[in-house]
Amino acid sequence: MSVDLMQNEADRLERMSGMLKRRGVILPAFEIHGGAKGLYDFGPVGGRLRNRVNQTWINHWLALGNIVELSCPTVTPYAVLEASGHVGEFSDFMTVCTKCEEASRADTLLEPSHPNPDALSKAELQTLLIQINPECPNCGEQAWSEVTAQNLMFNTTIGAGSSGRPGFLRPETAQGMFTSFPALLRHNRDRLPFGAIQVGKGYRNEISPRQGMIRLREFNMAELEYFINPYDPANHDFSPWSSTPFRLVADGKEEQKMTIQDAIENNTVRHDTVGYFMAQTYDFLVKVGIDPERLRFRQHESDEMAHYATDCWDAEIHGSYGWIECVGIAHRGCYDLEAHEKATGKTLRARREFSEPKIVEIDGWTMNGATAGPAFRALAGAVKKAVELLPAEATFPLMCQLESGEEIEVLPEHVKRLQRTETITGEWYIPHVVEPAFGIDRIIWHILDHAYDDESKDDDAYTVLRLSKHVAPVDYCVFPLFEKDGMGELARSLHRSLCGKAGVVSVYDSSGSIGRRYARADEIGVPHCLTVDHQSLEDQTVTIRDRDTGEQQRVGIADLV
RNA sequence: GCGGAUAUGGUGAAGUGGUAUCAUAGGAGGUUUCCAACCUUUUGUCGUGGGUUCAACUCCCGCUAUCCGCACCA
Repeated sequence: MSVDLMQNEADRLERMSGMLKRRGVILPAFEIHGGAKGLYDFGPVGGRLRNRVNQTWINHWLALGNIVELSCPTVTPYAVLEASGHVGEFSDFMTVCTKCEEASRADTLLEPSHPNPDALSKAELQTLLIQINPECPNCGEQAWSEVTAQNLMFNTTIGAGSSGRPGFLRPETAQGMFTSFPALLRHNRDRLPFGAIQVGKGYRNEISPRQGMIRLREFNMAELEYFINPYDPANHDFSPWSSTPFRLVADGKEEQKMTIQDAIENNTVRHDTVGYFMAQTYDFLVKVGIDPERLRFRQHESDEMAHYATDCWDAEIHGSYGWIECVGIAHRGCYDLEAHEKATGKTLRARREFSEPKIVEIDGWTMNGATAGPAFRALAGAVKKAVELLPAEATFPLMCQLESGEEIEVLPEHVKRLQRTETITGEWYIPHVVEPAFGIDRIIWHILDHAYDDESKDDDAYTVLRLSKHVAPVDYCVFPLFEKDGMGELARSLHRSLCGKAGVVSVYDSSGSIGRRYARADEIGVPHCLTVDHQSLEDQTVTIRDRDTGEQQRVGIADLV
């Protein structure tokens, strides 16, 4: 890109940020107190926009038919996030150069000298740091402070005083959905696949939030956890996208264009549910106004993929900050449910029936509790275990070796022959999870970026926000041509009727020339303006103006309300 | 977290050691009116705390925030 173009782009970004602030779309939070880094307000226009994006997202996934919506707490006990791996993953062990005071990650410093320093504990890192004493990447000195843990999650205490338990503000919404798995399974009457969605706030105490809304300390996210049976074929219908070329950047390769079906068949996308959600994500993003020409999917390279994931694709959107990851679609395998199972001892499994029952012949020995119990007392349990391992042809008395290595004599009266046929019709398994996770703030930023147009209308600057009608914060502006002869009254009553309709937002505006009012409406992307004029008083019709074409038609008031 | 730059009406900008200018937007009143028209009027303790000074928006220091590098993060 030439220097001129970059300057144009920067100027446009500045004009756009100014407009977003002036019109109450996005503005720095707590500004009268000096502001707070990484925190933003959605203003009177933006709040509505955010809500419509969220609602469109919810509706998009509910349309799949097997999705339920949850709302889990943002305050989360320590144990939950410890089980999920966040306490470990979101902690960085930092050390500071005592000469130049540059902070570095201890594991990064030790990377040249250790195969996997990421996996080391704080104490191990400390020992190794002293042993190796690497050079400071900033000043070259070899003098490090003590290693300290820096956690990217917000700490808090749940409860007061001595009964308070440590907790965090959640760094993602997913864990609440995993810990609710038993309720979800019951709700879905034990049948997979099904999904749970949640939109809400997440918190990460980023060291350095940057680039406007791209990295925030409190952010809006929307996640779907889709639970599948890994033994079942998915049978997704890809026909709606049979002629849609997706821009795909596969693991370290150049960008290619292909249909999602082809990508799955040639194993570029390794799992068909991941591919299906990529296609659904594409539809959603286009619906809310993302330019499909500036949307691509990039596969995580094997070394950047989270350790549990088997395939992961990011939807990246191109805007003023370049290509930005806005959605992550990860196949998480059974990692999360298994982790919570291990930590709690609770079963987080679904049942699958075998296509053919397995017949198992049991022929062997077991302990006769009535005689062996008193004989072996404390050892009885170990004896039972050992006896059940013996083959059917064993004869007693027998010197039997216990697990502990101890030998003990087992007499015939201590044992019973066990012979039966068992039919096993199925098994309990840990469902796999495919998770599309959406960064709503980043998506909203790009919706605005793609919709913002201030270079139209002759040579004069004129701003139009070409928002999709699904997300436009205001549906109608109602204008009286004059505020006299009863036009004002008629316009107000039309405005109130529109506001009374479910889900419709109307704004009444009577100040300034009609052109100025159209301009104000265009700037925040109102799709339609309704103008009450002299003719309206006679025949109860108004003009309806289209934002993007400027064309007007007459419609009856009765048809609008 | 480190380095550099910046902070003036709602927005975008001038400017000066003696409480401030322009454009644009907003409110009120009026003329006019279907694509940012006109007139009158109004809207600011110049980011914040401290210092220097008779006097600080202006000079100096701290803080906070914003932007750009580096680092960090997804």
